[in-house]
Order: sequence, then structure tokens, then C-alpha cells
Amino acid sequence: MFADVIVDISHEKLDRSFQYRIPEHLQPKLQVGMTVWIPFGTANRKITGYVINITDKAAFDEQKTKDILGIETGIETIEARLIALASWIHQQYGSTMNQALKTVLPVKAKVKEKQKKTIGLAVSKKQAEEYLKEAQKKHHKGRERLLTALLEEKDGRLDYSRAVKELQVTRAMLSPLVKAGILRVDTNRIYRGAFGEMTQDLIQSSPQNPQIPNDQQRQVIAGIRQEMSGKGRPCLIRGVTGSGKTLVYMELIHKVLNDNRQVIMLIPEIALTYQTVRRFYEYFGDKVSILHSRLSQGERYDQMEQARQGRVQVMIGPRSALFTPFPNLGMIIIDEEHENSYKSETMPRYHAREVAIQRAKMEHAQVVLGSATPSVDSFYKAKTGAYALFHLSQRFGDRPLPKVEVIDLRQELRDGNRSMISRKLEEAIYQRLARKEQVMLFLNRRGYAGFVSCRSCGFVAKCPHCDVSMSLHNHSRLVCHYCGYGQPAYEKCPACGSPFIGGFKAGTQQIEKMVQKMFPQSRVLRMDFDTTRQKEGHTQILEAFARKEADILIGTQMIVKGHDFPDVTLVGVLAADLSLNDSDYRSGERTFQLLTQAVGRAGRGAMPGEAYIQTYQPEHYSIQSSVTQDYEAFYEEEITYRSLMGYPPKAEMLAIFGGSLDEELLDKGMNYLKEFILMLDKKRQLQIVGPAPEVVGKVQDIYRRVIYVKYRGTGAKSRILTAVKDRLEHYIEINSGFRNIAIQFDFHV
DNA sequence: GCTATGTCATTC
DNA sequence: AATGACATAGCT
Repeated sequence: MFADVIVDISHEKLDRSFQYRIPEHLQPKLQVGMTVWIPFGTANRKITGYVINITDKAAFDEQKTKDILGIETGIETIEARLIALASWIHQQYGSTMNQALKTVLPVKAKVKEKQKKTIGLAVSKKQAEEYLKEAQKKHHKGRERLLTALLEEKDGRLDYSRAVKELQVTRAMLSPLVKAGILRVDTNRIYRGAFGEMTQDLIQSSPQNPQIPNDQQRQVIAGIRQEMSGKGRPCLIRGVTGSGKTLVYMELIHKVLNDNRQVIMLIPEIALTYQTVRRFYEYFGDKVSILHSRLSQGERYDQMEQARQGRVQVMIGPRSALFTPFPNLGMIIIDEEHENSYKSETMPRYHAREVAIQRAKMEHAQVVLGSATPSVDSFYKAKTGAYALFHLSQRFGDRPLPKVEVIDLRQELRDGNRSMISRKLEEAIYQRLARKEQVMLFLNRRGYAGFVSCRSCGFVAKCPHCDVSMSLHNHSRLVCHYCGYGQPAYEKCPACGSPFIGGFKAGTQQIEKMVQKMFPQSRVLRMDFDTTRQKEGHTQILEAFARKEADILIGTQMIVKGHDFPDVTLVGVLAADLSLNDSDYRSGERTFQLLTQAVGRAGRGAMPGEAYIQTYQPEHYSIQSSVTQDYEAFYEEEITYRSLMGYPPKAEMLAIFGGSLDEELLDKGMNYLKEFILMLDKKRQLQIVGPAPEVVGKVQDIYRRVIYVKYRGTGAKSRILTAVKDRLEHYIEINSGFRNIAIQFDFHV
């Protein structure tokens, strides 16, 4: 018998399985998913590996096949399923198997003591100085660098990895010195500190009487139960804000727990507030455990271990909670499923929603998605019957929606008001201040706002081929980040001739200054990256605002997610255009979601709320439908646009990112890739867009380019783009020209 | 011709 | 990632 083993060394060249013989005494015990000790390399050094397959067929020269040394115990069969999931992620998203394993098995960081290598002098300082002089005479530059550095250190020793990096010390220059007895290389183990303590105060809160679901909630619960015993499709709940999705989740969880199965509930990190957590503790007591980003590796492992041993049954947390090793997983809930924090931005670039659906399929569990503003992708799947769709339309206590008004900033300009705050909004803020109510001013900026627009008529410079906003480069050229199309910047608006055309600049700091000046007697808080840098800065500001230590809160995305402020009766969106004109085909979708959330912040308490949306494009459907809070209307417009332009979900799209220090090399490489895809695509089924500079074209001296490959038509049957990705990976591997280019793949389906 | 250093292929 | 084999530049 043989076992295919993945070695525990992260390097692309080792990112495949190696076959080992299973010694007879291990044959009854060894299973797929287990961790084993194996001899590796010419020196047969002892390392760990993961068994991903067991077979009786030799796939390698039997003469050279080595034996498995032993099984690493303490890691059970739940891992086997997770390793299978890692394998799916590896295939689907084109990461290395190791990267996939690392995301799926956080366990690995366990007690694995780190080894630290140091270089030290084996002779006295005086002698070392002699050697240094000798080295200088002989022009042994490497030795000179190393010896000088060692003599400068107090204790005469250097960190091995640092020496390699900073002094370019190589093995070749080190080994003769060690042999000659001048230097010594020592390895000593360093152990991790003890596990931190979990906050205990929550656990003390006693179970509360659960709320009773209303008719509509009961219907949804029954509907999902029915789907579970039938087709078991993923269920999407579209529930307007305040319709009580959480209660539905809790009831569903309760029923799954009764079947002796466990539940994973994903929520965006930012929504992981004390209130949410508390509510679950009150209902489920210590059956619930929470993962969050402030947990250390050890604490994280501790939580996972509790889940494995069945000491907790519900795991709540962000993306990474998806990989909780429950023995009998029954349900995965993804709240706020449209949030883009569910998308990983590092390899493997997986989407938690897709991985959740795959894991659920493999473990026969149910997926439940919930959102007030579902992603276009998910709603499309629900419309086409791939998902089951449910609605929650009744707001708690029949509270009315806030009154929403759109303010045309073009008109403001015509009337001579050139500030960022319209007269109407100014007036409304005055009223709230007088009534001692609170105001939130929202700047829906997202990263870079490099777009160009006309403040007089609302014209936005868009790419003629891709219909997304172009970005201004060096104040002189407009560039499309999808296809690379470029043109000189406008001096006058091509639509109305106005000279008021240019880049859009607006920062929270300027707004703060202006508001402070406009309302000198008011207390203003600002929340953005700068003010939340320090740990807990985030919650500190929100808590201060909740305690009414300020009248006006100014901020970006972070202020509109998840937090309830009962005394906020006015929300102002300062420039809806900022997210509307992201150079991305999803900017309309994101704007609708952000506006809906922002509007929902007004009037959460007893007093009715009001919202003002300022914009230069009042007629845009994303803005119009957020006024009426009409998701379906928005969806219909958006899906028409996606269909027309060939964007997901109406088409499949593969993004190929390239990064390199050498711009020329990068451009050459990316063009080669394009040629290669064209050559593969004999039937002309694919559309290749780019290469183009990424939105942020250069980061830390690394130039970045992107190519998009579109395939019109969707469905699991079409594995065309995956095939393209596999061929590209191979092509990149065998061509040495790509050695200094980092390539990443990302699917938009 | 020797030594220090760089580069490359190999790992079941 | 770590190792041994091989290549090459600069010295004696």
C-alpha cells in the first residue's frame, strides 16, 4: 500500500504529492487526512506531511519509494474532510495546495515549536579581528561583511534568517568558516507563551426568555425546514433592516442543535458587536463560541479544539470561522451575505459563500444566506432557482422607513453654493442640534477616488468599451482599469462645456473642518483610518457617540455598519458619487447597498428618521431605488446592465493579476499571457480585456497589471475558465521569463 | 589551478 | 526549504 503525501514545506516546487510506502504495522491505522512523519530529500530529514490519498498502485519507482516513519497522533478524521475541502479550494481558486491547507487547518500553528538558528563566533574577539583583517586583505567581501557584523553585536551572535536577508550571507561562504572552527551555527527551540484568557463576563449573563417569532418569520422558518428535508438548496433570506433575521437564525439553529448537529454562523467582522454576541449567549448559553480577529493563534486553536471535542455547538465569527472542525456540521449561516469581507484578498482568493456551499455539500449541511440587500450574484441564483428565496418584509413594530430626499448638487452649484454641504442639509443639521438629537455624516469613499466628473452637469468620464469610470493619472490622462484604454483628460466638459470638470477630492478631515466652522457650538467626532489606528479606537469612538458625547459623527463605511444609535434622527450622505464612480463594474451595486445601510441608520429609536443623499447624478438608478428602498427595482436595472456589458453573474470572469519590480518585464509577460490565451481560445468563445494597470498601479515599487478573461454564459458545467487558468499556470511554470513576475488568479462568477 | 560565491535541479 | 552538483569570477 502507498500513500500520497503533501509535505509540510511551503514552496511552489513542492506543491504536489509525494508517494510513500505504508509499512505494514501502520496499514490498519492510517487514513486519509492524517498527519504523518516522513523522510524527505537526499538527507532524509524528518518532516511532517498530510495524507491526501491511499492507494495500492505505485505511481513512482518502487525502488526509490521511502517508508512513512509514523503517524502524528491527536489529529482526527474531521481533518480528512477539511483536507478534501482544501483540495477543492486549491482546484477552484488556483492557489497552492499548501496555501489551501493553511487556510483550512489553522490547527497547524498548534504547539509547533519554532526553531531559531543563530550564527555565533567560535573563537575569541581578538582572533575574529585577525580573521577579519585577513578577509579584507583577500577581498573576501562576504566574510568581511559577516565578521564585521558579528563583532558589532554585543553577544557576538546573529539571527540566521536576518543575516541571510540583510548581509546576503550564503551557505557557500558560511560552511568553510564553520569547518575551520571560526563560526558556529546553533539551533535552539523557542516556545510560545501560554494561552491567553477568554473574556468571561459574557458567559455569566443568564438565559433570557426567547422572543416569539411573528407569522412571517414562522413562515420563513417552516419554508427553510422544508427545503432542508427536500432539495437542500442554499436558502437566501431577503429581510429588510429591522425585520428580525436574527430571530429566524436563532430558531433554525435551535432546531439543528436538537438534531445533535452543529452550526457555523458567519458575520462580517465589523458587525461583531457586543450586542450581537450577547444576544446569542442569552439564547444558547455556553454552547456558543466566538472567533474574532483579536484572538491570538493559541486562543484560536483553543476555540477550534472545543468545537472538535463537541464542547461548543455554535461557532460565530468572520470568514475564517467557516473552517471550524465540527464533527457533525448541520448548518452554515452567512449573515449580510453581500459584504465583501467574505471575499479573501490573499491566496487562496476564495469567497466564503462559495466555499460554504461546497463544504455544506460535502457534509450534507444546509446553507442559509441573509441580507437586506443581497448581492446581485446571489439574487440572480435565487431568481434562476439555484437558491431558494424567502422574504421578510415586516419591520419590527411596523416602524416606518426613514424619509429620504435626494439633493442635486448640480443645482447647488448653479445657485452659487460651492461647499460640500447643501443648504437643505445645513438647515436640517441646525434643527437636530437645536433639538439635541444626533447627526451622522457619511462619506462613502472607498479607497481611491480617482474619477473625473463635471460638477455642473454630472457627466462622468467613462471608458467607451467597458462602461466603468476611468481614473485620472498624473493630472493629464484618463485610464480604464479594465481594458487599459487611455485618452487625454478633458479641459472642458464634453457634455455641457463647463470648466468645472476634474478629479473629485473629499476627505473626512476637510469635512470635519468645514462642519466645525459651520456649527461652531457643536461637538464633532470623526471616524476614519487615522482616528481608529490605535487598538480599540474603533469602539472607543462609537461608544463615545452612543454616550452622546458628540452631536455629529463624520465617517466612512465603518459608521454605517451594525451599530444602533437611537438618538440619530438625521443621516447625510455627502457625495453618493464617490462609490458610484469606482472604476469597477460593481460600483452601482455597492452604492445601493451602502446607501440603504446609511439610510437605515436614521430613526432606529422612538423618533422618526430622515436621510439626505447628496449627488451630482440624482437620476442614477442606484440612487433612485435606494430612496424608495426598492431592491427589486434596483436588481432589474443592474442585471440588465450586467447582461448588456457581459459582466458577472451574466458572464464568468477570470482576473489575472501580475506584479513585478520590473515594469518592462511585466508588460512583456502580461502580453505573452494574452497571446497565449488567444491561442488557446480556438473557438473564439472568450473575450480578453487588457492588460491594464490596476486601480492602484504601483504599490511599494511593485508595478501591477491585470487581464480579464470573460466567458459569456454561466453554469457549473462550463469549466472553461478553470481550464484556461490551469493551462496558464503550467505555461507560467515552464517559462523562466515569469520568474520575477508574481501572478495571481481570481474568479468572478 | 584554487577558492569564494552564485545558480540550478532535486526532493517520493 | 534545504541540500548537493555544477558554473564562473577573481585571486595566487
